[in-house]
Amino acid sequence: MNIGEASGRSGLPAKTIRYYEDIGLIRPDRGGNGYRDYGSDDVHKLRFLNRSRSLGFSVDECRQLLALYEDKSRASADVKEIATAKLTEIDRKIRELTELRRTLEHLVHACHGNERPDCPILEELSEG
Amino acid sequence: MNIGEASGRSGLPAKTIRYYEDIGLIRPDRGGNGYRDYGSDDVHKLRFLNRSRSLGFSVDECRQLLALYEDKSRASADVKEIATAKLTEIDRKIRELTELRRTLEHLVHACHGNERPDCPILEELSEG
DNA sequence: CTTGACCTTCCAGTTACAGGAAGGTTCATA
DNA sequence: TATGAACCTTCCTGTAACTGGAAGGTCAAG
Repeated sequence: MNIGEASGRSGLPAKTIRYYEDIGLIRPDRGGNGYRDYGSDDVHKLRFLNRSRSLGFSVDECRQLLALYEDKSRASADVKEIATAKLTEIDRKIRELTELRRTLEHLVHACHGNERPDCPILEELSEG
Repeated sequence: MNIGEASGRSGLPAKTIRYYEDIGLIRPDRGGNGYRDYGSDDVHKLRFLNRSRSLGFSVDECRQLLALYEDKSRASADVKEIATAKLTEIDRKIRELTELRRTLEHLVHACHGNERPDCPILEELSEG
């Protein structure tokens, strides 16, 4: 498929997809006309990149995560080590998001009148 | 306190803290020597910024979130609307992180031998 | 009163894109 | 067959959110 369809299916702008190719994250085929040609596995990777980037992982971390699945020569112990480190980080992110969620919900419910209450919720916010 | 201590307490590099001042996110006092002087509420905000940035919110979104607590003149309905939108986004992030977590854990447990198995886990990864 | 660890501003570089120009390709329609 | 819209290409510039480093002022300890 062309880059437009890959964009539509992955949710990433075509610009970003080309950029990811520039920095070596994906390697689509090329048709005779010079157009990029993406397979469904490419789309899977792009969707994955879209998600993990939006969750605060750097492009380099995404590269590591992708490598967990792609680098056939990597020994299992390495994979486990990296994956385990990422798991710890993911758990932290989930915890922090949950706290942030709780705090925001508190605010939403606290504001029942027409005026914002003067509650010092920032403390709660930053206690993580 | 000086910027070094604020950095230590918030987890943000001093460079970043100065940058956040440049773009108007925080307004520390200045001592007679020209040094920035941070209070504990500043540290709270900085910790909050550190967290929400690492969770994939843009600086502008962080600004909105901070404004929910700072803008005393804002009507409650507005606060609710913004906060509710953020809640939806946070829920999505939590869902996606949970899926990513599950997939990574799967990989860790699947790799019991010395060689990485050739499992096409990418599909699972990108189904969110 | 100097030394080292702070702090300041300023300027340049990096990452991860986004916008837009200039031009080639494809495909439906006149 | 032609022409126009909607694709695609590369290239170059701009932006966001930092990061590093230079050049120099401040402060507390010995």
